[in-house]
Amino acid sequence: MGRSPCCDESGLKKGPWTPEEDQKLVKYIQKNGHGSWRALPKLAGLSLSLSLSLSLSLSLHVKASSPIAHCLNRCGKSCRLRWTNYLRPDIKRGKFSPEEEQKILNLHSILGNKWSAIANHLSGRTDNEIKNFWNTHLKKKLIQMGIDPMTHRPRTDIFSSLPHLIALANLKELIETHTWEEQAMRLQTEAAQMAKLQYLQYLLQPQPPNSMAPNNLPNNNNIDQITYDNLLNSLSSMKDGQILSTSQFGNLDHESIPFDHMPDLQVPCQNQTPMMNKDMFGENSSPTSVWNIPSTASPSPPPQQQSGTTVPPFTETSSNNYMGDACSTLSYEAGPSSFWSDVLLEDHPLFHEIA
DNA sequence: AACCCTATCAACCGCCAACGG
DNA sequence: GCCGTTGGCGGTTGATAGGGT
Repeated sequence: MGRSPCCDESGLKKGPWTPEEDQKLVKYIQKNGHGSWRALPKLAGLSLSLSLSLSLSLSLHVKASSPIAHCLNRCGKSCRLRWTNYLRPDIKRGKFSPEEEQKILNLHSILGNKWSAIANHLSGRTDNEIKNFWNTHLKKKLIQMGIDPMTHRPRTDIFSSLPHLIALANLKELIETHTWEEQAMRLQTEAAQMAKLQYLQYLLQPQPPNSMAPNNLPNNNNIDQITYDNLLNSLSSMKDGQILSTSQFGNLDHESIPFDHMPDLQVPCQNQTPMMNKDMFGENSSPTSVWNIPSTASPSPPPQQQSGTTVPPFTETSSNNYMGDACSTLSYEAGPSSFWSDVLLEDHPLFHEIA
């Protein structure tokens, strides 16, 4: 359906709310409830002007006859947001406690980015607040701990661990044997390599089934043959000061690049957000996510079949995967968002509630 | 003091599902 | 069943505060 026209109307105020606007909104909702958000802005302004007028016993007629001048000049959507995220009396403000933090982590591992669902389990916290807290604190924390914030699993892919490996393997040598100029050059080279590898991985992200793929490449990727070859050649030729030799990736061919799980790369990644929902475990299970793992790469630990659950096992499939005919893939269809959390959260009441 | 960078979070945007005429 | 309206949701943006240089 089309968008609501309410926010398209010109002349409506945007941006931070003033105390006066807050006051209007709170007074109206406390007295009347919100009812229709769309109608609320005008009603709220009118209601306040009426009550003020009555209390002053002045100019009732003038104010009531020109409600537009006194209405809340905001769209209903903005009013709703202000109320639910800020003005609602039951909102708990301030820092998240460690208990809340742990709860959010657990819930996120089960529910994914279902912020409103998570908020339902934390009284006094709004979905917006939790979302912000996740994005600014918890996500970074998990990444620093080497845990993929989307899957809640340890990040085992080579791309995520490369910086650490590089640092560990070369720190001593860098410090002892190179001048600062040499080190700067070296870091530049590494940065360029990493950028290209990340770009290559992005290009290898799957595309919608109707997109064209070059002949010798995995189906449905963002890349054309020339770009692909150039990138590989470019990477292979970076011998000087090389830390990331292509041999470390098994010749860096497209069969061995572990291009799963790259949340740090800020590109659209449609099918890498495995969300668990009720249907995934029930009879209405639908394959809302598929994890494709090249057979020649080390797969992530497969989800263990837990007793009493109906977690779908890994299955081998040859259709509609990254490799096309090049290799078969292991697809974990419609599974839980996190193997890791399956283990940790099996006894969580919410887990069974959902399952 | 001035500037820059980063973190934070309120608010907005756009999509979607539910609902009602 | 169709279509417009509405509320809700998740992703993103941008203003601002705070710390560092």
